[in-house]
Amino acid sequence: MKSTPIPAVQEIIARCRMAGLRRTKALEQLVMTLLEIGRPMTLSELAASNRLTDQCDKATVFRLLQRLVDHAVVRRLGLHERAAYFTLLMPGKHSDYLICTSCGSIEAITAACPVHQLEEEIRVKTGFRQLYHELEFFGVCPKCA
Amino acid sequence: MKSTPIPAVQEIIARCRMAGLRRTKALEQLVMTLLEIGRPMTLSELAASNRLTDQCDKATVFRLLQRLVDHAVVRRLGLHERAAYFTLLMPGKHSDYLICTSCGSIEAITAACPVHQLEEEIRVKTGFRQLYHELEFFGVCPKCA
DNA sequence: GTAATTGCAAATACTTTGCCACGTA
DNA sequence: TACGTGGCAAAGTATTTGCAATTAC
Repeated sequence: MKSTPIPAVQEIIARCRMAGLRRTKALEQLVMTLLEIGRPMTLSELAASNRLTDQCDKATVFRLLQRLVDHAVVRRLGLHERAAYFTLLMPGKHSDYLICTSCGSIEAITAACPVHQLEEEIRVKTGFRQLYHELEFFGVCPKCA
Repeated sequence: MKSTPIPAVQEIIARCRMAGLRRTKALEQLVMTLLEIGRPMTLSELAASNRLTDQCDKATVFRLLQRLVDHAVVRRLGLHERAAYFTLLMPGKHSDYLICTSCGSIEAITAACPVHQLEEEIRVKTGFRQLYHELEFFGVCPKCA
């Protein structure tokens, strides 16, 4: 599941470059971190990660994430915590999440997402553009129960 | 769709009373407001609503919502904005939402939710307790496009 | 060289708590 | 009366912006 991250990093950065972003240290480190950890992360987590600490300011990470969201390289998720979560947007991949309301653990769900048909219906019926969805399951995990 | 709210208000307050809450002005006004508006609202919206303005402090609304969430009368939703949203939890009813990322409008989706089977599978496979889900569709509404 | 990007510091936004007064049961 | 609840003010946490310095192209 966890293939060598380097090619993926290069591919994502290539997408950024085509979107007009510059190849900066912060960009590389941010993408590597998100790929390596493999789950949505908060701004604080990202800025505090050992790759980024002392390498760039939280404001920098914030603005970088903002640009990446604008260019659909990253998606901002709600996930219920007070802080927003960010995850890499991989073309053709979609994740739903299972979240423990007690310990806050976040797990991506691999099962096929049953929502695509409804999403298509909504697209047609409502005329919404750039439609996507977020599906989260909340509950108390076995450890916490 | 919008039946006389009074009976529903009484019913919800009865549930609160059974949970040990006192029947206060703030509780009544809060429940009436949420019922009347009929969509998730933020703490600020609630505290600023004409029913509650000058009637009680934002901190009061905050703590009241907290109690209502604890007693499963209200649910706190993410919905992607910086502020949390709150909605009445009606037994047997479930809503998914369609949200415009441009103007922020929120609309409940009436179509049957296609997620229940997956939810059941997850409950069995993972052993999570008190499982529920949140499904949101995001996009740009026709007005904003 | 030029425009994008960064760091630092300060400003916002929203939430949460302390403490004492008040009202419901 | 007693304990849940309310108001006010202050603190906490997360986000967002201004501006001058720096860096990628």
